[in-house]
Amino acid sequence: MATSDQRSAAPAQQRPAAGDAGSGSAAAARRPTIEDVARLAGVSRGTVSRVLNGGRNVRPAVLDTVNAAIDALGYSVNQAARNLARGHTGSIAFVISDREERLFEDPNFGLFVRVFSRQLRANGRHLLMTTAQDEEEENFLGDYLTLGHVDGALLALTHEREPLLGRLLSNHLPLVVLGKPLGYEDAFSWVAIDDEKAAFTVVSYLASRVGGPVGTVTGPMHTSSGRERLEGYRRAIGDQFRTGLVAAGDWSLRSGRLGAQQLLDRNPELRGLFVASDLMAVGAIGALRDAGRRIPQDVAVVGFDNSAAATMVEPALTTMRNPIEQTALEALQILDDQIAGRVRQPVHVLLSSELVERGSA
Amino acid sequence: MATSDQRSAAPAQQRPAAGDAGSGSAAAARRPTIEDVARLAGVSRGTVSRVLNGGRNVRPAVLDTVNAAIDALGYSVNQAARNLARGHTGSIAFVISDREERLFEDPNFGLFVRVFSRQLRANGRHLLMTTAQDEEEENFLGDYLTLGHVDGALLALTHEREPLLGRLLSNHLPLVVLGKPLGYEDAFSWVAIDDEKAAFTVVSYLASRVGGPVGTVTGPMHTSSGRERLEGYRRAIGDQFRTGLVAAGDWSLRSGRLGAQQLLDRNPELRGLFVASDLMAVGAIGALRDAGRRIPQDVAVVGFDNSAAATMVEPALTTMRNPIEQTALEALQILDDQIAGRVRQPVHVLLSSELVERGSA
DNA sequence: GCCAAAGTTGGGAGCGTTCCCAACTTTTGG
DNA sequence: CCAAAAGTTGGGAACGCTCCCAACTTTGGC
Repeated sequence: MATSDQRSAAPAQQRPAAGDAGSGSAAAARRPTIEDVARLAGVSRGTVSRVLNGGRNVRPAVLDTVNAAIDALGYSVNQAARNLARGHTGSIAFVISDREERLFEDPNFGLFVRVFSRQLRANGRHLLMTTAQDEEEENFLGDYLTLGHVDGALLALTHEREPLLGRLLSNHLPLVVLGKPLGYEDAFSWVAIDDEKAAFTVVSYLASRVGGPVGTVTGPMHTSSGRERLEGYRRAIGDQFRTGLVAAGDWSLRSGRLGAQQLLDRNPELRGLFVASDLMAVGAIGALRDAGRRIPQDVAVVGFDNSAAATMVEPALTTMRNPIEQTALEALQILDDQIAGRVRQPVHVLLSSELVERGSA
Repeated sequence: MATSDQRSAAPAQQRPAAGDAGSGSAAAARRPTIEDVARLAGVSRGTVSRVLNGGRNVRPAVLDTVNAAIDALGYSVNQAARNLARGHTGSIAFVISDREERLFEDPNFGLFVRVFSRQLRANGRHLLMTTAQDEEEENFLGDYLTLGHVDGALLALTHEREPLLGRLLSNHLPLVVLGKPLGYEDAFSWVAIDDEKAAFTVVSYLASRVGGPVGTVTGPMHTSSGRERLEGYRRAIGDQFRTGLVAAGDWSLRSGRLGAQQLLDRNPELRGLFVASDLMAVGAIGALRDAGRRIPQDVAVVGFDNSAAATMVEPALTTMRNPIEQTALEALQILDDQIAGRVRQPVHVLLSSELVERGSA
């Protein structure tokens, strides 16, 4: 290993007060339990528990007393004990099966994480993130999820058809897939964006503002989004459609650049370009620039996803904003319904994206 | 809300076998407990527990019998019960305090998550990710961490000085900071990259290959990395240093572009450029191109971080690769030492980055 | 062979909750 | 004012594991 490291204990420094007399001191402050609270408040364990769980059927005066005791002691519930007693774990897995480490480049994931955390936190549950990037890890993960360490799972599908899905099928873990699980659409609940419709919307918009031919750089065809965005494009331009107007991309910036170059070679008269992701659109704009085109005067460009990249480029991208937050909320709702046993059949939700007009078209 | 949604229960479809007779069937397959295993194996609870925890002091024959019973029953330990009995939670928080949602654009985070998950998984623990993006959430998080829901925490510092740190100071939660906690360097354990040294390395390399002046686009000065990378640059170019060769950036692509433009205006004879992050370097390269410079012939450019962006650009960036994996491992090691009480003083580790030669310099 | 030491095993006592039932108290309606 | 109904409270019994001690078994040295 080429990296050297240097390790140092900090010089003995004064700690700012903090009445901690080291290890040998008396009465090691044991974490208070529900019994301690009960004793202090002069009520029973049961009553404290009721207060902890919503305070129903507790006299207001008693409620106040107990709450005061809780505050005084700095008591907080012991999750492990609660989980054991309740018979569930109180945590939800956010599973990210991602072979390509592409995951963290997608700004949407951040939002998903935030929304999930916030929602779960509201009822004292935890979000437990896990990733699996190879077959071995997927197996481990499959076992893990199957073995009931978790009450349910939210599965983020990044790209390809997921082998994990087949494994999970036979098992009864409450599960909601984010995005359409290609090949398993009927077997699982999922929440996805209506890519076809969104693409139709943005391409129609683009076509209406532009005189000549409108091309597209697609996403990969082995993804549901890639296919549907192409489908929406096709429907929007109708009989103008020619395969020469379609270049294949793979969501990467570079593939956007390449696709645009290709399209330009084949269609020097190109006037509009629908790029199936913002990141690719950034690449495409680079290529158009290199070819001397002005944007949007010579070629109008629209992207998709409203990602951070959209505003990093000049001119800022006109794109589609996906309802990430709503997706997260719906998914959690469905998951909770499943966990509670309120639904047994898979549920499917399709959400619409919105046009964001900026300077590129 | 402008998004419409459509919701549908799946058409009743055949499920592939899976001996699940719905809800009304007999003997709802209760999850097997340690007692079930003990009964089947003809041993006591205690023995099964020993097997579960390493199998020491168990006769080999018995060990096999018990393991067979475990497999036969598909038994897995109930984490909640184990945690309750052991008195700790078995989970580690990965706290991401990020006001700017920039987090998920940093590919390093993905690697951190993966390494942490893998390591913890090896001894049956969980990684519990949480984010806090505003003051309220930080308070909640502070409470959360303080209240002992977690055995320890790994804190990812994204950019600025963290108010959360002050809050955590008075509390005894095992905690390791990833990156240098500006203003709290002595109070917490941390693992960081030696930015100064790395910048010195890459700038020395750059200067050695180039005839004329070498400029830099910096990171923000309120971050430790921003300052130290500038410091390394300064030391490397020695008495060539002039403030006119320094442009301020903020890690964003756009600021890289702006910085390079500014530098070029002030130094038309610029021959080398050290950009303090790859993302900014991508922007800088765009600006250099716009100004008609060839890379690396006219101006040689180096970045920092070896992020995904580095290979997305033409020519691919020469940059510094940070030992993310090693950082994660060290941090976890220190955290475990703290949790086990093996160390009480803060520990600091500084790791070195490596030069990655590609085409841009 | 014998005895002490080492290795192995069983099972009681928690760990800190929730759940639930029985007992008690208050409210309500006539 | 009384009885029934509704509301409130206490505390026993889990939940499923680990820890630990006492009892039992095997090993090893002389």
